[in-house]
Formats: sequence, structure tokens, C-alpha cells
Amino acid sequence: MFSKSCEYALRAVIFIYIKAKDGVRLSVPAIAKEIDAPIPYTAKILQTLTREGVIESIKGPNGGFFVDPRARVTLADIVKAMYGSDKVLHTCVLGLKECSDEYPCPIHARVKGYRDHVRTVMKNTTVQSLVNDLAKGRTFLKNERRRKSSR
Amino acid sequence: MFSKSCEYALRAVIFIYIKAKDGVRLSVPAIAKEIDAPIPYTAKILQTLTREGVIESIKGPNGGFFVDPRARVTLADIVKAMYGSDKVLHTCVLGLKECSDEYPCPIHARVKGYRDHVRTVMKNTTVQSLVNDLAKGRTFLKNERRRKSSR
DNA sequence: GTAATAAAAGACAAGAATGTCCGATATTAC
DNA sequence: GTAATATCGGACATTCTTGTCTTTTATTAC
Repeated sequence: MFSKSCEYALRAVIFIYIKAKDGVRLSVPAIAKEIDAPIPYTAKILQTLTREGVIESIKGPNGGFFVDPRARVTLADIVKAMYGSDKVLHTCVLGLKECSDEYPCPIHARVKGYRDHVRTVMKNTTVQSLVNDLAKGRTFLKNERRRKSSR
Repeated sequence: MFSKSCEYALRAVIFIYIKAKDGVRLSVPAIAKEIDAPIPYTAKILQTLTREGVIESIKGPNGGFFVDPRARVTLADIVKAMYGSDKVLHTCVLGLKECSDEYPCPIHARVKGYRDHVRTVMKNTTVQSLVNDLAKGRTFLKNERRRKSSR
């Protein structure tokens, strides 16, 4: 559905919001580890998110990435920051540029409700609203580590 | 949502089914034009679809691509032929490999219902069922041509 | 048989996405 | 001030997707 960059971005921002209290600042390696992504690639994505104003950063010792926990950031805001627009939330399943109710592709009517719903979820879901379940271990940000099976 | 190859494939097969009557055989250029795709790239996709048994082909003069209009082909069959599996219909929005009800990503619960809906649509929608609306001009397979504006 | 046609197959090229690296810059500690 | 730290910025490398081209193979017409 989204590019890997965008998936990393979503996971990174969610993680940063978990740690948003107490003015904690997170380093690139700490974030990369938590979202299970390559360190340098994570750095680049965090730069983009900072430039776009989704998160904040400070250089130097005790520097790192952080957010204002009161800032209202939606998942769609993150998507938009990564793609430059939220066009990706409007794409046609068959790849038509102009697919719409007036000029529909053959499956437009059948998937329209789904696409609209996902868009609504992305636009109306704030990162903050996800933090609670995550902190309580009811949801997860990275793949479960397989224990090495003893033989 | 899907790769361009897969979008082309879906559109191509739908088009071939429209012409399925009368034992008509379609050439690569004819199909490429109809789905608005590069000719050689279309050729490669049609080869894959033929190899996977989604469509049929015959070489030589009066050869081309065709289908048995009675064959039941679903959209999911086409997706599967292009990706080698239908895993793409199960992907997590945040990119987790193991996202599930038991091990959910933070937005799993919010999008699950609709992701399942799309999978159901793809699995239960036959190409044949789309042909009628298309033939009657109620749905479309390619972008509308912009008329050149006179000045 | 030969010539013409059209798909099959595989090699190749271009572009985009993903991933890596290094020097520059800003901040802190001293 | 200097040294240490950590992001910023851009260049670079790799991989995957997309797109192109050429030769081979099968079929038809004659």
C-alpha cells in the first residue's frame, strides 16, 4: 500500500510520540532499532520528517528527535510529508489517473468504500490516539523476534 | 496498491474478455493501445499471463491472445499470476510481516475490515462480471483523451 | 518446400526506490 | 577557545521495477 520509506516514517513517528513525555530526545540508532530499519536510511527519513515539520530535532550532545506531545499529527500528515502530497490515498486500483464516480474503472464501485474508509482513517487518526494501546503492549511496531529453537 | 505490471495485467485481461466472443484473437499492439501501455512491456506481461494459464495464445498469422469466455477467472487469479502469490492482498499498512489479530500493528483494528473487504472483492469478482458495464460504456479501461484545446 | 506473421524468450537499458557513506554544521561540555 | 556529539546534506551504491530490443519458435499462406 505505502512505500517502505512511508512505512518506516509512520512507525518512527508513532514511536517518537510514545517517548514524547519528559522532553526526551531520541537518537537515530535508537529509533532505527525500535522500528527495525537500517540506521542510515532511518536517518534520511527522520531528516525529511523534520524538514516537513512533523517532528523536531536538535543537534549536538543530548540532541536527537522529539515532538511536542500536544501537537496534533495525523497519519495522513506523515504520508503527505513523505510523498509531498496525499495523492497516494486517492489512487485507482487499476491505475487510471482519472478514476472517479463520473469516470469509473470497472471495479471502482466495488472498492470505493474501502479506499474512502482508509483515507478517512488516515486523516482522522492522530498519532497520539495510538500511543496508549502500544504502551500497554496491545499493539506492536516491529516484527516479533523469533526465539532460537534449542535442539 | 498494486504494481504497474499488475494494473496493466488486470486491464489487459478485462479487455481480452470483452473481445472473447467469436474466437477473436488480439495482437500485442491492439491490447497495448487499448490499455494505454507500452507495447513491448505489454508483450512481456501477456507472456506471463499466458504462462500462468490466465489467458491463451497462438503464434503465427491470425495468432494472438484470447480466452475461453466460459473460464472462470477472478481478479485475484490475475494478481496471483503476476506476483506468484496473493500475499499482496494481506499486507500490513505499516509494513509488519506478522500483523494479525493476535499480533496487531497500531492501526490493524481500524483498517482490517476494509482490507478483508478488498480481498473478498478480488477473490469473488470474476472478469466476466465486469464486461457488461464496460461494453455499455458505464466503466472505462483507460484515461480519457484530452481534446486539444483550440486557441 | 519458402515467405510472412505473431508470440516466446531472454538480454539489455533506464528509472525509481532503497540503502550507505562522509564531510559539514550546530550544540554541549569542558 | 577545543573536543566530543549528533543531526544535516549531499553524493554514492545497490536493488527492483519498468521499459526496450533482438533472436528464436510456431503457425499460416502460398
